[in-house]
Amino acid sequence: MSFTALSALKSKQLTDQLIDQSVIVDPASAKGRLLKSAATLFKRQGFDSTTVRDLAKEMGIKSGSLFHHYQSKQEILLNVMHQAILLNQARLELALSLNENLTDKIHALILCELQASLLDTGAQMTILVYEWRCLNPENQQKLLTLRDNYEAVWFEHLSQAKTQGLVNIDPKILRRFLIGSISGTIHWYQEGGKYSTEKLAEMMLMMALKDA
Amino acid sequence: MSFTALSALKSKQLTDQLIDQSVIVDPASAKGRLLKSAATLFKRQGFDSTTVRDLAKEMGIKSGSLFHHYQSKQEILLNVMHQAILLNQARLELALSLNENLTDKIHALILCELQASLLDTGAQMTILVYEWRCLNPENQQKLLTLRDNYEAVWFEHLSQAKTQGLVNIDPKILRRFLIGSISGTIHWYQEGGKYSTEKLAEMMLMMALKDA
Amino acid sequence: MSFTALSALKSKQLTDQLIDQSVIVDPASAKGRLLKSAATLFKRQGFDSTTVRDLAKEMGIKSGSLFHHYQSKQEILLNVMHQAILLNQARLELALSLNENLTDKIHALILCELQASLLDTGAQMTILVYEWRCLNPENQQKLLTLRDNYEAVWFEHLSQAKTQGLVNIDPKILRRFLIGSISGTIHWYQEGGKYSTEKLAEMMLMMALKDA
Amino acid sequence: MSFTALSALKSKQLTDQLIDQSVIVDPASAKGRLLKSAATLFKRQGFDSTTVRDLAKEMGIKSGSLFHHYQSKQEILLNVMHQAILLNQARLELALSLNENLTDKIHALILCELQASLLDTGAQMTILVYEWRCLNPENQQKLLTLRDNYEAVWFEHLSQAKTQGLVNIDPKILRRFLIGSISGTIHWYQEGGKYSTEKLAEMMLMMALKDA
DNA sequence: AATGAATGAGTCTTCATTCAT
DNA sequence: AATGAATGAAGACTCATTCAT
Repeated sequence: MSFTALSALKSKQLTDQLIDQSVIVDPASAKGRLLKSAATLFKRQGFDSTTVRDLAKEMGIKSGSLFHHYQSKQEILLNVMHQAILLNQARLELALSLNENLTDKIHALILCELQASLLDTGAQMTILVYEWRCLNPENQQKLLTLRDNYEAVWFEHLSQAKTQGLVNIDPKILRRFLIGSISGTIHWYQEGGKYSTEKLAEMMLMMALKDA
Repeated sequence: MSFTALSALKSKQLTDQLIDQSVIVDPASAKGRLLKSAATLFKRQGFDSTTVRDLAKEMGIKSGSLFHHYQSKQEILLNVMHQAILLNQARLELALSLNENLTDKIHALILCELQASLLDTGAQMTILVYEWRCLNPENQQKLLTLRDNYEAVWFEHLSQAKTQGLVNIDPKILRRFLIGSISGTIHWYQEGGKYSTEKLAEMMLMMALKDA
Repeated sequence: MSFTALSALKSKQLTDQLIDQSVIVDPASAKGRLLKSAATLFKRQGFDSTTVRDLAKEMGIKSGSLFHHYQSKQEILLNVMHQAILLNQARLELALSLNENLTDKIHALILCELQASLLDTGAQMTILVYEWRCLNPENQQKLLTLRDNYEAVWFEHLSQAKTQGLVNIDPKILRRFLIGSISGTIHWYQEGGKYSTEKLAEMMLMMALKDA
Repeated sequence: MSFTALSALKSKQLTDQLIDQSVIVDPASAKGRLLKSAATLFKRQGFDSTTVRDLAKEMGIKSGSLFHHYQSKQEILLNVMHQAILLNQARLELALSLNENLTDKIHALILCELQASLLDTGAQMTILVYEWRCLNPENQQKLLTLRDNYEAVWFEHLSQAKTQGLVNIDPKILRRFLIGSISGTIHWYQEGGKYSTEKLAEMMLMMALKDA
């Protein structure tokens, strides 16, 4: 993947644009800051172990005040996940548009999701995996279409890779293995450690594709 | 992997032997049944969302009675994890002894852990991954040596594979990717679905090794 | 009771006159509309179950804004009750002035209070009965004189009826029975149902007086 | 009504018999005492204004312990009402069996319900009237059949009275007026005051029947 | 071993009220 | 006048744990 493509993902322009378009909640607003804090805490402690008092304290308000912004803790979770998908999908599309080669594109997919899991961006994709069962069925339904759209992008590219002989197993299963590998990183990844997210993405690409 | 090796893993002999040696708690005893029930519930609902009343009901006793067997819910979790490691390690060693070829051995490693995650054996390895943070630091320490022993086996084999050119990335990282892929299966694996645990293990082997 | 008397009770003239004299709050003003809404909600849901947000929503404003009109929810209750007594007393006096015969006068008393309980007039007398204990002692004291004046009118007429042999029990007790019967109607009266308020008043009169 | 009939209603035998038959909860048991306390508090303060802490304090336990006996405050209300109907219905049937004359029977009906409203018996019928809307729809449904049975007894007797010319208005409406009169007594009745429940019942009978 | 009752600290949530803008 | 954000005290309910029986 080119240096240009990599750095584009980090630019603030992207986020700003999404805010302008009201795709995501303005991270500077009270609601936005709450979502960011919640994402961080849910990732660190899990949804169940994060109390509304924790959330409130993180924002410097009292717990009752939270409910001025969201009707319930559950609604906060829903929004955290919603934002995560939206933000990551936007990053993904940008990344894809900046790469031509299929291998590079898959590399980009991996990197995007990895960073969305590990970096403190508010787009904590791991929450989607680990806290999914904390979402009530009604809310799960609401997110399912969005998740499906997102997964469709992965499937499309891994299928092409299969056709081209870059992949030798069922692409659906490969994707599931990769979800596990990626989300699992939060249990051991350390910022400033031996491997950067970029390096990890590269290694994961090597595992996923036959001759990467 | 040979048919003999596969079926040996399923034999009851192994478990019986471990009980005789008092390595693991007799699954027929009250304590043993509790551990099994707990493993099932912790896997299904998570540790935090499993109440001590849930555990008691599963055993057909009242919640207060649980504390005659274990001093706290935390202690139950500790023992569930402990048993999981012990049981799985024993299965692992048996599996390794039944295979000669390095590729077969790695295949066996994967299959063992996959089954320990997906099958209702009481050796629910996924709990180690997903509920690790529910273990208090003191108890984490107690299990760490055991986990290290277990991981050493994996590292040894993946390192050999690296040397032989079967693996092209850092074995430590590969192992972590595999932990993620394996434990992630609980989110989507369905018994009686398209792929069996054996088939999944095969596919994971193909992903992990260059020419498997 | 004559047709003239009946329809006079429904005329808007009466209310207008009271507003002009500043006896009651102008129902077109913000304060007046709030009182009307509050009366409706308190009757329907009870004082405790009506939130200040409910009241605000009914008026199309935000809850904080309510406190520009009244200092507290308690004060709103006080005023709702106050208005109810004033309005009903005025209607009562009019009704009495339009009837000569004692039986007709008692009929009028009953009809007035029944309509004040059942119709959506802002003079919800039932609130006086059912929400009285929600009024703090201080405010109860404030209304007591007013209530006593109002009750004096009833007592006077029922006493006369006793003297004339139309009533055969202690007039004070009869009045209390009637309060119960009248306020109880809100639990079952349905507008447009089998019996009109006029018909119900007639039946109640028959129960109260020996040969009505 | 005869003296025998009156005193039979007060005997403890009746209650004991019901307990033996498990028709009602034993008032000496924890559950029974809770129900009694709850009935008293709900009557005095209303359901909404009675906190679970109030209930617990009345029983000398901590609030959390309440939920060992009943799953929710709502369930307590349901049971209080249920007991009230059962107890009162039993008293009613006894009273009816002890009186021959129609007038006496109606007198007995009134007295029973009046005492069930005013005396501290655990059969607080007024709660049925005043707190009915606090019962959720599901629970309302559960009690409806029971209430209907109970009301059928009243209807039967008042209808007979109508046929005999003792009553000159629709018996259904008369019953509703009487419910109001009876339940309304809690707002003003004072034990040891001028009138006893027996005296009040007599007066109410005089109001209800033409020549009582 | 087992039970049932009790505990107490904790959970999310509600709501009347305040106040700067 | 009106708003939106915030407060804090209170609400019902949960749950691991204890303990007398």
